[in-house]
Amino acid sequence: LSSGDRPPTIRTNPFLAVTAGAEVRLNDRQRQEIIGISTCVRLPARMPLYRAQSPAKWLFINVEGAVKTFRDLPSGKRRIAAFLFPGDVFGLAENGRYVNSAQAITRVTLYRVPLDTLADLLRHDGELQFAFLCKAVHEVREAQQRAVIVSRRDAPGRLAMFLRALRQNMFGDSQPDAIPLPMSRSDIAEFLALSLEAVSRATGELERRGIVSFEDRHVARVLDESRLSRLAAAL
Amino acid sequence: LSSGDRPPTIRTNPFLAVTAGAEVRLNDRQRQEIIGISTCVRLPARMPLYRAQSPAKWLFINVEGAVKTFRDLPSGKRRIAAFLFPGDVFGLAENGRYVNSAQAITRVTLYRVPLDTLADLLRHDGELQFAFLCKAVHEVREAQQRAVIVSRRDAPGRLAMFLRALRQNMFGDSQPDAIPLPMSRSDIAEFLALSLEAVSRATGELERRGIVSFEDRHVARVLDESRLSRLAAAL
DNA sequence: CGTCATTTTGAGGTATTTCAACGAAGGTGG
DNA sequence: CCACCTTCGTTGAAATACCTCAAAATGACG
Repeated sequence: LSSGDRPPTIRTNPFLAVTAGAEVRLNDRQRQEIIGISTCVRLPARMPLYRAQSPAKWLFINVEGAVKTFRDLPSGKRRIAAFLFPGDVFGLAENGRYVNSAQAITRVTLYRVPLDTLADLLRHDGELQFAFLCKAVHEVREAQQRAVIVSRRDAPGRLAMFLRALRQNMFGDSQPDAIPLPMSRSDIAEFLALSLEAVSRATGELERRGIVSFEDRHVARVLDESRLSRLAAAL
Repeated sequence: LSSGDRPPTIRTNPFLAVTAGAEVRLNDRQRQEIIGISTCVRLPARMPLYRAQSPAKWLFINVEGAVKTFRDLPSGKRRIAAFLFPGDVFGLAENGRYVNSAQAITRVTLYRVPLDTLADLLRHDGELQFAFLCKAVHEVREAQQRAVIVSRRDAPGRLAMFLRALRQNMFGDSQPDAIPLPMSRSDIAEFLALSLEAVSRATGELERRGIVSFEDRHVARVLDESRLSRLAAAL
């Protein structure tokens, strides 16, 4: 493992109330433990990382770039389960097999952790495991939130909620106007369970109403925060 | 704590492959640890258990009956996040506050575990914590599966997936014809993000097509397994 | 600068939502 | 045990919003 690599971190809110900062982060020792059993890999955009149902040998920690996990449905449609950014963990498995497929969206830097080795480590290091437990609970909240988003009927509303959730995910409580959108419109459609055309019309609608401007197709600039939040809350 | 109570168990599939049985269960020592810090409570149907945003003091383990967790949306609509059956854990929190509200559906028996005490216990008992980690990962899968269900457009398909998921949840791989439905039609509607009328028409449709018969409103009997699974897979 | 993938725009079909009213079920008190 | 009331569930008809199919336009990349 090259020591010049950026160390792995895990972004998550705790489920317990804490007096100090709201984020749970790994300390130096825990990072060293992870690094000690991991491989740091750098991969180009679009690189497939694993396929659903294949043996789950590794857990991944994203340190740079964007990743998507998804499921191909019997009809040929595809549903994106999550977008993963730096500090996110992925490699969701059940009975030793991956539940989703995963693919790099941009160029990414990942820590690849052998799952069985990690499991042993976690059993012996309660503090480290607690960090992963917090992250898993965090993932439950995110998945539930996504279910709420997808349950909406109107495309502009779904898109509004998506943009806000994305910003919250990437920047926490500091909420800049410009939201990077590394994924394609098709990716957004597959995440929101809309057709590509519906996403396109929804972006156009938000732009026409002066709520968001999509300068670059990969950057959304929030022009009217209050109307955006009102639209997101209109569910 | 009365010693005659049924002990707490946690139903979950592991994320690692295991040679033995597919379920992760607490051993006797772990159950005793949990019991030692818990209160066993028996509550009548419809009893509210906690409200979203209120301080999260307890984690709950369901040992008998059915519970729902839900979120009330700004519009007045309600989305049910999950139905909880014996062996399920609930009390999802973020920064010390519950994310959802919870209410008993039937008469229930619960173990009520103080969250801070539990967190200390978990930090010191890696094996016990590992069981909870497995359960949390299990919850992530369930929430993702629900997002897939809700993302469908057609009501009969959503209902078909719901029935199959419910059976899988309650009975694992032994799949009896009769699926108990302790929740009301409104609950199903709020879970599937459909209108009550749409659920009613969907049940009628499944019944008319001879796929499922709803003898009692609280029991669904699968008449044609292959057509049910084909409908569920038609996404 | 040409080619290919991605995105946008247009028109019609179909499903659910909504609104309204009816019917059934369950619980409570006399 | 029955009447009443409230909640829950069913049915019907019109409106809305997305999906699908098709084609044009834009952007990315070699």
